[in-house]
Amino acid sequence: MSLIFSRQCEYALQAVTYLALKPEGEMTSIKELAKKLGIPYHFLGKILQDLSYKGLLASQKGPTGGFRLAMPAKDITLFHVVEAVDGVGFTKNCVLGFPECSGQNPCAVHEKWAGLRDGIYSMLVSKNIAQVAREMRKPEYV
Amino acid sequence: MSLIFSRQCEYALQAVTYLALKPEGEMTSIKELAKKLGIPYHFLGKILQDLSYKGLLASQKGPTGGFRLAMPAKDITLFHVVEAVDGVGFTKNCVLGFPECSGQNPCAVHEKWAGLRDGIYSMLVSKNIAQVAREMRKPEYV
DNA sequence: TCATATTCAGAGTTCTTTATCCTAAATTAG
DNA sequence: CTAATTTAGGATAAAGAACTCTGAATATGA
Repeated sequence: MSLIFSRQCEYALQAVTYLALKPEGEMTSIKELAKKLGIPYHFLGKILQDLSYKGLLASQKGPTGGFRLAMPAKDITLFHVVEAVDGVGFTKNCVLGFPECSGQNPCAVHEKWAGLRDGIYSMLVSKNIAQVAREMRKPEYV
Repeated sequence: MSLIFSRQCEYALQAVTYLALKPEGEMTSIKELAKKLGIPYHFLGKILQDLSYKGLLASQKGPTGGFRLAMPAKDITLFHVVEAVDGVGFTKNCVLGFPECSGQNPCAVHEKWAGLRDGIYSMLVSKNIAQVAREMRKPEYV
């Protein structure tokens, strides 16, 4: 099996979205995130740590500590998160894995994939986390 | 990093395409495939073995033995290969990994992704290996 | 102030995927 | 029938992804 994005990346997207539903600046603990989102506690900790390092989140230790978005949710796109966690490999490589495939020497689906790839890219760039969070909101989610 | 398809799947696609360039029925050894495609020999052996088990290839032991397509190249689509190796998970799951995401309760990119996903699917279904091989052919390739 | 509970930080472990190795079984050619 | 060649298939190793455990930092209340 192969997912489009890694599990880490999916968890990161879910966590960032959850944080976007909180009042701006409020700290949320790994514990709460892990419980509400159903993500393994320690694994999520590592992911959030990484997102802090990359500058998307801010963290604080100790009681009352936790994580928050490092900037307004409307300024973070889905692409920012994907880029930080998985990188942008999917925008570059031949979808079929042909090493020789390029614009000069395209594989049979080169052009078709270019269109779809751009579609995925603009899907990720055009949605910010505030929008995602707003549309995702439902009673059970928070 | 996360590729769309697994490396196994990419190797399988390349091998099947290579076989499609051979006269129908001719056997090709793992050795030749591995060398020409630059794929690890033993790993490729296992992949081809698996493709035989799945019915896409036929194999024969002994000198003059090797692998060949089990049916005409025009009857094998890219999707057949992907399905055999990676399965069809990408057609089902939420691209952002939200567990609650569904038609009833769509995530922010649910509809957009549905369109792109269908695009990928039809890209894979509409190209058969004969076409892929024909368009891929170039002096160095075989 | 200081003990303590709570939280993140980072090293460590497990599991899956990728890749390698080795022996057996089949088949062809001489 | 023997030797050479090729796939079959299990066992192992290395790399990377997923997950866990322990320790350092810090706020809070006695």
